[in-house]
Amino acid sequence: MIITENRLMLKKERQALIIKQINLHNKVLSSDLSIELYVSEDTIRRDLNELALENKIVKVHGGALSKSYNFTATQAETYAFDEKNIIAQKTISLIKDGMTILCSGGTTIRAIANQLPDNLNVTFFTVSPLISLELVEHPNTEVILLGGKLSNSSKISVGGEVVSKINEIKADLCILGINGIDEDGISDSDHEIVQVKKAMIKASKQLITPMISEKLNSTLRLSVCSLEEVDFLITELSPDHPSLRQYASRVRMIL
Amino acid sequence: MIITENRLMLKKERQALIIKQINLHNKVLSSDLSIELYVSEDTIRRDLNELALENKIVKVHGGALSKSYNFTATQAETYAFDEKNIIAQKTISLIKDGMTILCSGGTTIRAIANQLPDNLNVTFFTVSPLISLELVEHPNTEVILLGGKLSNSSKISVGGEVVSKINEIKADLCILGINGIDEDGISDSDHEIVQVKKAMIKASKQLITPMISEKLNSTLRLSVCSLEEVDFLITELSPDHPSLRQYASRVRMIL
DNA sequence: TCAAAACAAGCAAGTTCATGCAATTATTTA
DNA sequence: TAAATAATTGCATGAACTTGCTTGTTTTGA
Repeated sequence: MIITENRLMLKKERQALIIKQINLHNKVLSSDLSIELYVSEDTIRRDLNELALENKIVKVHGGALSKSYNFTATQAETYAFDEKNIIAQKTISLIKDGMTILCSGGTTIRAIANQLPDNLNVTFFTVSPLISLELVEHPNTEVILLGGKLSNSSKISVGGEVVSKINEIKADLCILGINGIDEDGISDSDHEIVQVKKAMIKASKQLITPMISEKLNSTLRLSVCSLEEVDFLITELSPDHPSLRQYASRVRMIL
Repeated sequence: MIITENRLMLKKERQALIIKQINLHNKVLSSDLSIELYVSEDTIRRDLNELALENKIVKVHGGALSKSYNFTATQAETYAFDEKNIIAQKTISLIKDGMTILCSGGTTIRAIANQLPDNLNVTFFTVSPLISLELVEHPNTEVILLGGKLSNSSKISVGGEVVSKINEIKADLCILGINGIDEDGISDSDHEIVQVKKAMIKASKQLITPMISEKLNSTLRLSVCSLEEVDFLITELSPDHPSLRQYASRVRMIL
């Protein structure tokens, strides 16, 4: 019986080799590693699971991929699809013929734009090219695109010109996608975006903030507005859901 | 013994390659992928369905399309795809680092925006939200979206404000999608769009008109500019192609 | 309208996986 | 050092996943 050196390999050592293989080839198969490293596939699988738990690799059926192989960016779009449709329906119920509406970007707002009934006769102002394209598909809506420097991260127009343009508008509703909300109000992480959002709120009679419930109680660095400024807080949850209790007395209405 | 690497491909890996193919060509056929990836068409179909469910691609009969094709008429989009890519490459060869570029909308322009090399360091002004989104994916480009009333038909910003905004710009290149060209020059059918295009031409040092050759010798009601104003006429054809002969002496250069 | 292509659904074979368990190996403690 | 404890590993089991094939239906384009 021949006992190879590899038999004496330590677990950590083996995992380091696996990482090396993944960095080299961008992928590994459990079956290959099992042969190369003289251990059972079970052991390899356990290794891969551990490494995936440490966020060092991406485990997939049959092996693992390098993290860079991951393309989660677009996945955000699908994320919470059903919830966003519930939110969209609630929001749409607030929109009446003849209104002028200011709206931001984001996947939740996009779901709203997408599901808008075709017979609605409204004027939309938006800083998001993506939302503008979604809105313009509806025959009876007028869409005014607010131009400016396009933010790489958020894909909306930002900058002084947008803000001053928004200041000239008098809108009935502001439909604002949000990233963080807690007892201190709505918050966001990007300064330029905050400037735009503040201007949008100021330019509108009523503020609607549709959001996925998981955004509740999350705080970001920069404040956008207080809870008292929110007229309609919309989530996919029932208005009397416990998670919403703390907001009930602060915002005008929860839908 | 010809066992290709592909035989041992992981499902996720295969799906990543499919996405890559779609991003590259904007469309894929199940039958092609089946051959390229050494799996049955059923498997490809299942992959495409999964990816479509995740909203990463748009599944169509026979294959799949890039996601962003959602917005406009998909038939027109795929139309003459290869030709448009040839045109895109020719146009891109004229773009140099540091340039300021004004560009319109249209599927040909979109092919250009899509294929732009990532290392180009240029500033784009555009009236098309769709093009702006395509451009902003390139890390080294600055994108300024020109806002205004969004035209239902052409999906670009139109109106007095856009025109006066364009008048403030000094651009090196104007990349103009066109709908009609004959001996009398470039023409278009929509008055508002003509206003915008005229302003774009005036604001730029050089005018590039990329077009599918089938647009040659078609006339629309409204004149945009004369042939003499065109610096580069770009088609998918070789510059000495007979169809282009009548234009050779009128425009500055044919590519 | 009709034939070819694409499709969905279900099935079966072959993998891959998670789990519990036992055997082995490493580490700690007395 | 020896015993106790902990960690690691391989194996067995049944479940879950993946894939190609078959069948019958739908879509497409001539």
